[in-house]
Amino acid sequence: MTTPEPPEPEQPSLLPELRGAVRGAVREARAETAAATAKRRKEVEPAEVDPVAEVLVDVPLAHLDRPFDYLVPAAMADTARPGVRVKVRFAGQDVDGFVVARRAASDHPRLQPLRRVVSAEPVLHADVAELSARVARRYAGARADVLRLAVPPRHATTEKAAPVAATTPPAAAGVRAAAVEAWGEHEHGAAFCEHLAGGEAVRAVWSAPPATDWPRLVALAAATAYAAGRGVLVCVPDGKDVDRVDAALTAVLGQGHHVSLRADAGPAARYRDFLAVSRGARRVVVGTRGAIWAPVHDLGLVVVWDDGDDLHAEPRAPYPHVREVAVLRAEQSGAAALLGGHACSVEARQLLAQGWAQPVALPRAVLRERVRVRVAGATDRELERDPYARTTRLPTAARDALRAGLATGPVLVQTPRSGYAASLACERCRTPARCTRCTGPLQQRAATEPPACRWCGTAAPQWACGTCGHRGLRAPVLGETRTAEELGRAFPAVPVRTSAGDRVLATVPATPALVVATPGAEPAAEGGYAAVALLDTWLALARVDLRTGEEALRRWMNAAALVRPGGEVVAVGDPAEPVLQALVRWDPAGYADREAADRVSARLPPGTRLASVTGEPDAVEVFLQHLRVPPPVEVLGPVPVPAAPRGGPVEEPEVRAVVRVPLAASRALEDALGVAVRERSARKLAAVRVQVDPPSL
DNA sequence: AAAACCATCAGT
DNA sequence: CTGATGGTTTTC
Repeated sequence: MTTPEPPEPEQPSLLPELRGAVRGAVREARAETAAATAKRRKEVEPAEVDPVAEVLVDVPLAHLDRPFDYLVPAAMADTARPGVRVKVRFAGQDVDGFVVARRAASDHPRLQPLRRVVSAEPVLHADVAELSARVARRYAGARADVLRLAVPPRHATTEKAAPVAATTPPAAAGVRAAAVEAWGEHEHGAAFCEHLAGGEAVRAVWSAPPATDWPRLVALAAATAYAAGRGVLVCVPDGKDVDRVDAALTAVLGQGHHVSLRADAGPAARYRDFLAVSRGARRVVVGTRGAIWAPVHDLGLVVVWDDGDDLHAEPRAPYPHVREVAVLRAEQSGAAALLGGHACSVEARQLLAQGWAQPVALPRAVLRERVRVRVAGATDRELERDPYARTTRLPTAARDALRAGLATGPVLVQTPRSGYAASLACERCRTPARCTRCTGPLQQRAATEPPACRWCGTAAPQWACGTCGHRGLRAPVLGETRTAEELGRAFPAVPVRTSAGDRVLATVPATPALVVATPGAEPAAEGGYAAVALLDTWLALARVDLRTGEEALRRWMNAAALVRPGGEVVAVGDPAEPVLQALVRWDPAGYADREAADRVSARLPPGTRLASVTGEPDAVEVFLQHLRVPPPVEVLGPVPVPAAPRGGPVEEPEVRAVVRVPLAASRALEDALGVAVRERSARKLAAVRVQVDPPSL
């Protein structure tokens, strides 16, 4: 630290003088001593130009969620530019922060000096800073939390390494022609590309047809905006999709024009790519959900692929959804937007209904030729009654489709669960088999292993039914391993490959093979699959959740879309099931519309804005008392939340309340939540978890 | 977690 | 009225 201060000669002589002064002198005396302190601090000479820095400090407290002014020492005059990381003294401790602006003066009387400019690299760009404020507001969260999602941790070595050289966009005319051609079979597809080429902020919801090279279409749209001199951001759900779009971008643009941002890359690679974008050396970005924050220069197009995938929902506070961030970002930046997917989320449909975006889709007649979907149903009574028979016995129609497909190429079999026997039940009385130690569900991992508990792992080779005493087990739910095993027996001499969980295949060759995969892990086949079978569709619909139907349709369509043009898709299930009917008609929009209508009548999002408040009973009650939302507002609950099956210390029982308003009043709800959250934080009241538009309830 | 602030009060 | 005290609010 600094050497001890020399004794101040001013103070002792100053005080008697003041004692004789007018009333209220105390205040002035304080002001004087403060001035003296400031004078002492003034040993750090302030910068000549704009000596005040506005700093966002990294503290998670909601009521401190605003910029604070600091004095810029002369030594930091050039480095403490907007966007750089700094260390500042805040409430007696050193905290991290970002400079967001420089100013000539401050309203605040006494300023602390910046302690240190961590790095002169501006990493928080003005538009991302602004976006972080909007997202924090939208989700009633702390801006510091949002910034942690938006700006990757610094990697000093990478920062000092040689910068990535900038590249120039390709000639506009060629790219534009290729894009218009490729998008031409979509209604409004060519027009969309023309708008992109003209640098306009056109917005589309794209129903991507099956048997389509969607990564190529995305890459061409991206290239069009890029060639028009703008930056592009593409967000996809997982690494497999990043690879596919990455390859398509390389094919369209060549090497070195874009970067891929992915969560599983190491910190160094991640920061290197971030810097390439931040410095403007790369202006086309594809990545998983974190990429939505990439500081792309002069952003002209934001693409979100398969926005219904729950991987787009950030699991860290304040739980922003990529689609919502993309909408806010496109609006803020005046960028074009493209929300695409084989299925259609209710939210995307709503953006169309509101006129925020325009539809881009294949004409129905063309679509019908692209794919043929059939339901192979419960033809005999046994199949209808017994789910086990449904899974073990492939209906004849499905078996025939697979056999026909295998004659010409690979076939895809989607099965909803991973593992071998994902759940077990008593053979005689059908009671689900449970662990005798912790009551967890039993499962079987492989043909040669005894059943074991899915929670605690205890093996149960001597299991006996607790209800009827019977010792036999049956498997009402089969995993992809067992399915692969059985299909291998049904189609001997055909290679069987599986893709699930942590062993996901990216692609398979065009040669005949049975490819068994769980939802989301389906590999793409070269040239497309000859046939696709969707097994156990009843299982995906058995979940009790708001989005069950929407999610099932999305998963089936994503698998079915991997078929080759004119290929065959067979779904095993009940032909009367509305979700399967939507699949047969390939009508994701119609299904989403019906779903949206249901949600409106049930007053659920996206027809309403809804927030859940979770915490200990007292805390939730106090929070709700402080929450001033103008009517019409409904408060549901609080109701007890089932305790998560977590080990460790005994947790207090939590409750959850739901607050909802009509969509038109969502701003009022956001404001009220913000006020209540800040008040709670300022008064150090017990914590509650506020989640705006939670993905499920 | 530390500093600043502010109301209160015993001692003039 | 002053300075001392202790709890509360603010945090630049």
